[in-house]
Amino acid sequence: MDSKQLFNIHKGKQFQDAVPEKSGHSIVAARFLNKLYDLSDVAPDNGEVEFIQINSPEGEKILLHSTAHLLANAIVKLYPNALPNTSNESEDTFYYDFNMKPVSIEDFPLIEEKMQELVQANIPITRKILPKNEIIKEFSHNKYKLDKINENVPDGENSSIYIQGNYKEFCRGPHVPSTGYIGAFKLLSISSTNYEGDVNKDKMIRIYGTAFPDKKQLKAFLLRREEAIKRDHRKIGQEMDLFTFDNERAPGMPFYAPNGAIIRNELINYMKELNEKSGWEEVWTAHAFKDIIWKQSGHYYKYKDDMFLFTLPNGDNYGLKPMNCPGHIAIFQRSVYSYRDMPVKYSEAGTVYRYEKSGEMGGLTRPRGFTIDDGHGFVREDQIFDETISLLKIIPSIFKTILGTEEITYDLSVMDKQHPENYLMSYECSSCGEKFMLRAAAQEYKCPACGSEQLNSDFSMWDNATENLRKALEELKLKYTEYPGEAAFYGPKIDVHIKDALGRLWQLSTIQIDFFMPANFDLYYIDKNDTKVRPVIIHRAIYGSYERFIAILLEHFNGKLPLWLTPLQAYIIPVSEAYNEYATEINKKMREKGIRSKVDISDGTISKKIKLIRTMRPSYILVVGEKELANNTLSVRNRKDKTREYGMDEFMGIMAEEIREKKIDQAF
RNA sequence: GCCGUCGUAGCUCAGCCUGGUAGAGCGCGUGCUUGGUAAGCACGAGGUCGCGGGACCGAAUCCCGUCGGCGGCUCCA
Repeated sequence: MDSKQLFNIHKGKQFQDAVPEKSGHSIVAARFLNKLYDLSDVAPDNGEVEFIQINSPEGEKILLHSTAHLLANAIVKLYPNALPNTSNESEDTFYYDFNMKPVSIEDFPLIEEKMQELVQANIPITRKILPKNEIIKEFSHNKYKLDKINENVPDGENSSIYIQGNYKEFCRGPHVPSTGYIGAFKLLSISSTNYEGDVNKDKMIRIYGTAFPDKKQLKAFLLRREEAIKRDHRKIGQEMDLFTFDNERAPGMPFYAPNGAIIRNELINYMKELNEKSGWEEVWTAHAFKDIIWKQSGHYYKYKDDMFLFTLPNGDNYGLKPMNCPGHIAIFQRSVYSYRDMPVKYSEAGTVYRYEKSGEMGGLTRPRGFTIDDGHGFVREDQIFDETISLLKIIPSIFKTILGTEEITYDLSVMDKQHPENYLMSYECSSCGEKFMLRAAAQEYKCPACGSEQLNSDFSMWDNATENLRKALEELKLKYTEYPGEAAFYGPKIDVHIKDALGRLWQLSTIQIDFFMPANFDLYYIDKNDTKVRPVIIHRAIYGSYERFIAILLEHFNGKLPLWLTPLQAYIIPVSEAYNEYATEINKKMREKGIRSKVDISDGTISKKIKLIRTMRPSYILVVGEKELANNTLSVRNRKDKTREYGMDEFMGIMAEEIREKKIDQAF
């Protein structure tokens, strides 16, 4: 059935009455005049109704939501002191937060059994409209629900509760008609959280689960999830001998083995090429600075607990750099610049160190030491737009070239104007006319010159920067979503997020406009009137960090990287000892040409050698024997397990082209 | 940091619930096989069962503490 098919319904009739016969459990809700309804609801007017199918995206959300309620119903029956808080649905999963003692996943079968009982009973899920005061009575035992009711229902008005047997829930719906609609579900994991995400508020436990119309879809989901876990970059990294972590001597700090260093260096070299083409100059900065620079930059006051700080025997206080910008600023400060010199753009593969908490660290996606392709452009305000345009052309080309991603979407994070005090911005004193910058949430709200508190906010710098970013995205017709409140305190920003194998979003590229550092470090250039003018800093990272980018690469390709990146480009196997010499000679020739190849002259069958080298994910496996020796050819096997015979020079030419063009797909 | 979960041979994992004997595959070593594309055959070595403490005649197994990995929360320049 076409889910967009419409059916006539008359005012006062239940939507259920208009459902086509023999729909079974495939229809779970109705959309009428752009609003979703339970099937048991009555139509408020004559018109056409669209039915929501359980397998549609909206149907899946409704199913997950109803299963979350089913879980809550089971929980309060099994653990009478548990207080449900709220639930949430994402793609394929839901969670529900409870105030209760933690349970073990060993208790999941018991909970699932109770849920299954409720499904088997096919309990109707009904909606009841009540006045606010009666809803409050219903939930008087649960302060979390009372909060939600008071937040969402104006005094004197009505709202809805849902009833599942004797379990009641404050909810707007819609829901599946009865528990029998829930074909298959499974509890996935548990963790702790706090009420309203605030660590100072009540502890909650969060139970995750999933639900599907039938067991087949549930099984497929669990399989996908299992396969995704196998594509973990840490697992691939171990198999390919790329990197390791030494948690005794340097927790959270990756160590690159030769193979991993190859990938990293290829990415660094590619970034250097791009920098040269787009006017970014390579620089290098120290790793440890006296704490005065961190105090001047503001990192010390905001991130002191997350920095590696230490004191020398002579009493000097130092910190390892958590960011590269102060170092680049120090380079900028070594000279005086004319407006004609702008923009001045520095880039560095700069390693930074952050004391991430133990639960926050995670492989290469979030280590304690990582290297950013960190660029800082010192620009005139009128140059923000062009520089942003330039960067927004580089970013997608990188994703297309390396990952083959045709289109990426951007997050534009802007100021929350309801709370300007959270941001560094300009003010003008009403009393003396002084202009200055201030972050009201962290500094005294007064004029630094005369002490007056009558200050006028000046949003123009923020508005100008935000508008430049927005215009740049629109000029290039890039897809973006705006996020009020997500800006950095010092300026608006554009981010690119990419999913890892588990579907988690990680920030890679970023472009950030910074008014704060130029002010803090008193940076300036000289304009045509011989006047000092404050520049703006554009922070930019294209990969984000090498570590995180490598992690995404490994999971994206399951380790089978494009030829230019792959550590083992060719693996040579002789069919018997008699051809060891020939194979060794081929290896020599290839290495002389810069191809990363190896020869396997160990004992063992061809089949065994091919099978075992798979975990290294070589691009090509070359088998040579009598035939190849006679014809000066190679028997080439690619990653799709196809084999083809090539002349030696011909194939080395093919590889050279594949490397030079940074091709993602193989030659055949 | 908080909740859950896990830690056993070089690697991947059984064994733990219900205490008594430490196992499998791969890898590694030796011998044989000398071969044509997803692991040839035989034999062998290899273990502080993360660490510390405890109840017990006795602990890989039960209890407590602790270190670390993973998932989630929190935080993210």
